[in-house]
Amino acid sequence: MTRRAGPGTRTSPAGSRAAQSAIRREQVLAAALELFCEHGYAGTSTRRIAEAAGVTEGLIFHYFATKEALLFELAAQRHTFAGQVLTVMQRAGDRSARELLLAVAAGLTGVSSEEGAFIGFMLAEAQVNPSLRAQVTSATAVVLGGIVRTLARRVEAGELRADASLEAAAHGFFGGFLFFFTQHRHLGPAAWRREAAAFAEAWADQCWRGIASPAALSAHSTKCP
Amino acid sequence: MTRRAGPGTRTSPAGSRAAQSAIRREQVLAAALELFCEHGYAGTSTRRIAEAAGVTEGLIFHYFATKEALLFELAAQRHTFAGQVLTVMQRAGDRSARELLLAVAAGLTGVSSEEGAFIGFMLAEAQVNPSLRAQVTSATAVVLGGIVRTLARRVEAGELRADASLEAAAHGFFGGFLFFFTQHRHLGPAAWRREAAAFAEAWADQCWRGIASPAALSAHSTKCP
Amino acid sequence: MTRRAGPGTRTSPAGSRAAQSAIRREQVLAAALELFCEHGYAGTSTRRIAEAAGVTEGLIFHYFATKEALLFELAAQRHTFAGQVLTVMQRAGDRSARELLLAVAAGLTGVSSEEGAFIGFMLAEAQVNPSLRAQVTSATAVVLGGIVRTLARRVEAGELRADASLEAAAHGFFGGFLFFFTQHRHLGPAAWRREAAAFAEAWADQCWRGIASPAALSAHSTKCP
Amino acid sequence: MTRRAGPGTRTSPAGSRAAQSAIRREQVLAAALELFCEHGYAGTSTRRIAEAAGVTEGLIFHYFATKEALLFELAAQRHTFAGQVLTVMQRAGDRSARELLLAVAAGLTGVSSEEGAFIGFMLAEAQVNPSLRAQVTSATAVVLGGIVRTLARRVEAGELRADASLEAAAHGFFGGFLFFFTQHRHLGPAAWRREAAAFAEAWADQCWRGIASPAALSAHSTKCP
DNA sequence: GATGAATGAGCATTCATTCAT
DNA sequence: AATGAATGAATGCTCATTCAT
Repeated sequence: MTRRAGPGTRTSPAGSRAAQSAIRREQVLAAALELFCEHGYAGTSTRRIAEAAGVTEGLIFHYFATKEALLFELAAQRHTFAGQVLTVMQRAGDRSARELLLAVAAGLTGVSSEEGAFIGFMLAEAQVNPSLRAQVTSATAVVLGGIVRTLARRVEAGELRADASLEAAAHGFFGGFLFFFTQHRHLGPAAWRREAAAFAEAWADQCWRGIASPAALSAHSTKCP
Repeated sequence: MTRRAGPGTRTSPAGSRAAQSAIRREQVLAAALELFCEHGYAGTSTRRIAEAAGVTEGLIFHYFATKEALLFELAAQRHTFAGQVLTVMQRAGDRSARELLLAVAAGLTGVSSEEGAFIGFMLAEAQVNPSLRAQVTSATAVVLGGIVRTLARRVEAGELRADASLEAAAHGFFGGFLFFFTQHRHLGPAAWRREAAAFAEAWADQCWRGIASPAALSAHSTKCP
Repeated sequence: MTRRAGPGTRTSPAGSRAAQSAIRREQVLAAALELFCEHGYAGTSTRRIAEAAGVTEGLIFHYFATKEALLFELAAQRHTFAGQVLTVMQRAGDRSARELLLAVAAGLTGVSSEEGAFIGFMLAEAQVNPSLRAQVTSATAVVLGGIVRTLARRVEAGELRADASLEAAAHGFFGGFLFFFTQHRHLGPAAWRREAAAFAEAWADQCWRGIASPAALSAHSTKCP
Repeated sequence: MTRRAGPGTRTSPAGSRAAQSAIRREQVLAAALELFCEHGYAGTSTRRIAEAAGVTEGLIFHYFATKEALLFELAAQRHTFAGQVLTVMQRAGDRSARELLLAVAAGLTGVSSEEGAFIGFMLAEAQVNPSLRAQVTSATAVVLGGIVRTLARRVEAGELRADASLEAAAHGFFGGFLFFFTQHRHLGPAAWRREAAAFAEAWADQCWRGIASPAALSAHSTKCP
């Protein structure tokens, strides 16, 4: 029986007891993240998490009150996807909607396939766990609301049609990415990056065309013949 | 001793033992469907299914070899969503892509929120269950492939741009609906119908504009000022 | 690993499947009773009960929803002690209080030391388990109330003093037996019977003298010089 | 390095580290006492004791080798009840048995309901824990023996009947109080004091009458008509 | 003296599944 | 066809205890 990361095993400089324990905690979270994504929440036992993290089961409950607390901490901690979108939105300034959507899409390309898998997992779990659903729904609302509000400013600028449903656009734009992620989450990193980049650009372009005003459309097509 | 539902077997009246048992079987499937959608596959015990179906637990295993067999049968049996899409596609004839997308969208509106919940469940479960994933992936591929092929014919007809990525379009179009479904699955029937109809129409319109040729676009706008 | 009482092992005439299962259920209860008395409720694991009953742990939960349900069923089922007292009381008729207390005492002598141990266990557990306490308290109230009411009739008959606290008498009479039981529960059957009989008679006599009227006392002493 | 509380050690002021640690130790004992009484020994985790005492779990094991050691120390330390009885007995002198029993009863009235709860707990726990049982049994034997021996002297004085079983009397007298305590341990302090005083007096009186000689009885009744 | 990370055995309970009836 | 007794492995979680710091 191999002892892994037992206390006192490491006298390395970086490792005060407190630091060591923080690392262990993180290892548990990381292991849980990976296993949850692969087998789902209910399909992952705390036993397996402990094994994967090289830790005893009891220690998991030393750090986290319940298995669900582990899930919630993961949900609260990992926001890369929504964060990407919001960051891009906040830096919007007076850029065109087209540039914005492309920027968001490009940002999402940077997201790894693991991140995609995590989003797929969260969305799936949210369907089944009411308190997680609340968390996910509100996060989604923030992102969609952000997109809608930013696009609304571009309607006034004449770039987008006044009669387009921006809610539908935001919903569909986002949903398209989400579906893409869940469908391609099992790709390797290289293939993922390639496919994701291609899809992201084409999809951002189409969504923009879907809501662009005739004037903006023709202006765009003369620039890119 | 294998029981076969051969033609001669059904001379007995409708209330016969055979018919009774078929009904029971169906009740089990229905109960499983509902519980799976609400609590997920792993979150639903065979005991709860039995209770909900008004049947003993043992009987479930008389009808289905394993709990997973129940899941697979559900996956194979209930295809309303994908079926809707395919049916519309097959009847496409020479209708315009715009009409087609709107028809698909309208078809999806007719789908109940329960159906939407079922799709959400299947997609979620597929992330976790490899054999289900295969089934779902191939079903999705058929639907998306059908959309792409049908749209491709309309490129030749000049209605759609030749440089548009139809794969991205199909993916996004479909994904938009899926995301909408998972986000609104907890709505009551009336609200669902209203919201779904509004979204479906707007979304079909936008997706069409995203890939329409300039000629088709201007032709459309002169018709609907 | 010796198979004990497995299904199908017994083709004995008395043993239909239903009867067999009732027996098994009873075995579980009996094992639980014994272990609870020896190690307390919290100190007895369902594992040990299963082993002692020659049954798998799962089966216990097939019969009883929870470990606590086992406890409650035991509490509801085994009432020999209180039952003895009440039966004697109900048959009271117009017997003297002295005869009554002696009859109660004699009845309690018939109670085995196991029964005494069970009472000790219940009283102990009731201190710690609120719902069990409610049950025990109400059972005790019934018994004490019965004693008080029966004695009250003998006050009117002049056998007992009008100024004696019958509540205190009933409480103390009963409590004396209870304490005796808990103190002697580890005796063997023979020694138990001897000690119990001696104590019961002496104690009933003293309690009677404690509340008897002077007239009854002198009448008694002339009869038994 | 063994720390000894030798006389020279205590020259430090009252707030010294040593004093501090003694206080902490006492807090742990107090917390354990209260929790044990409420939830039983097995039903109280060291974690809860630590929380209630405002101390880390580890510290408990710094002071006490095991959880059981905590229990034993409590058993050895708190003897108010038995102490009361013995003190009264030792000061007996040539007082009458009647006065003695009333004094004992009065002494027990002074005992708080917490003390009553503690006795109930100890008696309950003794049924389950052999080494505690030994301790409790011998303590009980001392008290009961003390009562018996004191009463025996009053038999010679003619106050008590020669043919009365003093063992049964002592047992029952004590048991009556014990049962009263366990039945009323959940009363508030005021109600407790009232109820306890009433019961104690009535019970002591009855027990005395149960074993008093005819002469003493009539002498008593002429004094208190 | 005091902390709290860490352990490993144990807990009550749930589960899908089998099988005799 | 249908029951429900029975299994045995697994589950999330708690426990008393140890020990390096």
